[in-house]
Amino acid sequence: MPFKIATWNINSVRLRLPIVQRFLEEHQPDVLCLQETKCPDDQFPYSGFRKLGYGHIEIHGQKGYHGVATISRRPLEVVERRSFCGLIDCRHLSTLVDVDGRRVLLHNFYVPAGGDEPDPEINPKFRHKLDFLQEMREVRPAGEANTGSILVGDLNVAPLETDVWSHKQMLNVVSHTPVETEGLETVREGGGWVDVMRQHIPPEEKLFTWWSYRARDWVLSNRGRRLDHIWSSADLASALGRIEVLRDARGWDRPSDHVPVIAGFG
DNA sequence: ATGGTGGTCATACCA
Repeated sequence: MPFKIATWNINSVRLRLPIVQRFLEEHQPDVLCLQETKCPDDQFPYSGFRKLGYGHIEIHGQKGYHGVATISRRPLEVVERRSFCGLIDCRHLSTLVDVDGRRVLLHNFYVPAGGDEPDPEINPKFRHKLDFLQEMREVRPAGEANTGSILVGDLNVAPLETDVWSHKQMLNVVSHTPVETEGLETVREGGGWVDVMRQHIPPEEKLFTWWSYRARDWVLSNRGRRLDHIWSSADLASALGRIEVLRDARGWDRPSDHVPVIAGFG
């Protein structure tokens, strides 16, 4: 410690490489967890990260869809590339990083978006999302006393009323339906995970990490959602220094629809 | 109720 970790759904790592590099240069996290890399493993742009000092890169990617990557200045060890719901989708990667003698287990997640119709009976993508959240309950902080745990990623659920622009108007919209918000809270509470973004920023305050590409003017309408999350084990949560949601990145050149979230521990 | 934009990969599919 100190240890700085960031998470960002970048919606194509190859197309977005210039702004990811800009982010790394300006914010210098120890570890960056990416989601929606949309990149086969043999085409991952390793050198673009290595030349910035991020020489430790572990990936779990596939052609066209999904894909996660964990990019680090400190040595990393892969723990697991886990498949969920019996599918080959690349949506998870866990790694172990040594932070000045203390071990930190990092889970990098990309939870299914769930399609448009919030009814598992008629929408298989929503069924898949609910099943995925159910299976995620098995993911808990490491049991060892000398190992802290962090879970980050695009969880595609905005759990609190203030995590969406309008709770009332979003109640039947995928990402904020009760079955999803309760499902995600069960995962978090069951594991004893702490929502460190909300530990730092009071739940009364609106907080978004994603703004749709489809808005005419995302700043003016500000119809955002908090879909990206950083959770930690209780021991690490007590060492939380700061949280930053890099809203500015939504206005960068050829942006992702998600912005980076950074947590500093220790 | 509809379509709005942006990604992959070359056609629809996904977000």
